Amino acid sequence: MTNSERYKIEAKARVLKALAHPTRLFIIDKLKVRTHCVCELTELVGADTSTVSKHLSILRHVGLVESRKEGTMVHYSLADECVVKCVGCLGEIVHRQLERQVASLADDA
Amino acid sequence: MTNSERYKIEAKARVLKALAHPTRLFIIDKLKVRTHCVCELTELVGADTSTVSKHLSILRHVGLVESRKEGTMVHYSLADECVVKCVGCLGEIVHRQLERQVASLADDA
DNA sequence: GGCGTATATGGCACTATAACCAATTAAGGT
DNA sequence: ACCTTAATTGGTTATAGTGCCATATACGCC
Repeated sequence: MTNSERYKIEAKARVLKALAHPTRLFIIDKLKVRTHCVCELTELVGADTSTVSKHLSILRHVGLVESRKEGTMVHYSLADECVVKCVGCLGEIVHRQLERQVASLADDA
Repeated sequence: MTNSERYKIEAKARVLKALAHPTRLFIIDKLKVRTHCVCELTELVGADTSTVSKHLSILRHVGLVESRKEGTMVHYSLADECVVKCVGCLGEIVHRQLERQVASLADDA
């Protein structure tokens, strides 16, 4: 494996790690619709502001979301529409998982 | 958020978590081309057999890969072509990240 | 300047993940 | 039956992720 290949695979893993949390997926889901400020997201998520802020920071550091300060508020938005496609594929995978589970339950019966 | 929505988002996070490791991404990359047995993957990854076996187990548990036993060997293959699309989108995201980094370096200069 | 609201950060306790080694299981060859 | 090879599992230790609290910072308003 070349250094470039290794770098790319590690970069992909970093992005995936950032995505791989229910709260962060939920946030991405909300930002898909429109921009939200931290206080709105905090309300939607139902956790401490500091917790949500840290989740947003994680997403921002891998370049999945962008922030824009306006007064005392910070508005977050998706930085890359690609993530929508990515999560979409994920939805298909989970859907197929469910189908398999249902099928194996049927086998047992 | 309904229970079904919560379940789906958690299922997606589980799949992402399983993917979010350089070695596991590397394995997926190899399985994209063709089926491999554990010993081949161990050789390619360059880690302990037990380590690779555990990575494969993680991928199998979320239904990303399948295993087929043949003699003393176990052959692993991709269970869902969707993951190829998903990793592809990831590649685009990482590509754009790099572009942004290059651009910001140019700004500094 | 002082106050209140919106975010971000540091610290801490807790849990989860990862890698290796050692031990186990499984199958073939002899 | 015994040995070898392939793979999995359990144990241990080190490291990383998570969530809340407390604290700091930034901004607008008075």
